[in-house]
Amino acid sequence: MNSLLKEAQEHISSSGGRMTSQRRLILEALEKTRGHLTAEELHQILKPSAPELNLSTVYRTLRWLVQEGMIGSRWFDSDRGLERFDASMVSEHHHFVCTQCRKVIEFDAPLAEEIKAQFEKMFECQVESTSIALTGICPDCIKKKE
Amino acid sequence: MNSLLKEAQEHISSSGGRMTSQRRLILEALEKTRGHLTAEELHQILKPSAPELNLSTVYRTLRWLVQEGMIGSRWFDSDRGLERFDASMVSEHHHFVCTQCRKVIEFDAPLAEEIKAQFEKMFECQVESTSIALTGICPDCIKKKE
DNA sequence: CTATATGCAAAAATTTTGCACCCCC
DNA sequence: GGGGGTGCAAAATTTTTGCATATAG
Repeated sequence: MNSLLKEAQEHISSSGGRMTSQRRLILEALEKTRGHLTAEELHQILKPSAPELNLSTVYRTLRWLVQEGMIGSRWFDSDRGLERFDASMVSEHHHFVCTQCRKVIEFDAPLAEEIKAQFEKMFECQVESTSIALTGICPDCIKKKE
Repeated sequence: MNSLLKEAQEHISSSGGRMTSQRRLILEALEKTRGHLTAEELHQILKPSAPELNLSTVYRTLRWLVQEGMIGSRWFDSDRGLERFDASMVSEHHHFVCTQCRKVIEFDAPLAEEIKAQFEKMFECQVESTSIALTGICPDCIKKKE
């Protein structure tokens, strides 16, 4: 398992950058949670262990990681323009967001390839990325409702 | 084809609301363009014919239309948290965004139903909405590159 | 008339940037 | 020691809100 931290180390050394304590904290948190966090949430999570860490540093680091292709970023329709960052760039994956508790479930969808291929043929486009976003109610919230 | 304007009229009369010139303009523009516009873009389009129209009125009207389910709103990963509004609520449809010229192509994907069903079974979720977002290069931009 | 919608300006919310200082290599 | 990174505060961007005024019904 190629750790994000290690990968970032390589990117940094090969570009004359520096590994700082802030970057290490952010990378570790991204790796540990594997969640879909906003910059603000990540900042809150890290505050206890690094009270001096600034939100703009969080943003700058996240933006850099996205640019380098080490993490992904997306906007779910369900939360009004809030950017969320996630560590799982491994394989193309898709998302389900629970409308009750906001939990995110990642999933694979081999059929997405087929949709992409059909679209490319039909519209003569060249597709670069495919992303499926589901919303609904997760098992926990279904149980709660009963 | 049930026009957006007519539909809005009904919503308004059944709730004691009022059809104003501003609303009419916004509805007509949404209907005519059928595009995926931001509030700002819509405002710019309407400015020539209605210089006094305020951006907050555009936002308020769009927000109301979304709430009433008469138009849709979404965030494309390709344009950083900008909300786009579209008139085509007719059937569930999906989106391709050209990374070069920003054009949006809507398309149907019957396979999406299957993906949804598979996900529901696999994760025991209750899916409410399914949305597929593709990015890539549109035919026009492919030609331009050659 | 009167309640609803608008315009305007100010606030909120999210993200970016400029700059002085700090600290990793 | 020097250049890249951070903290801080201020700006930029997008969207919402309060309030006085205008206007549809």
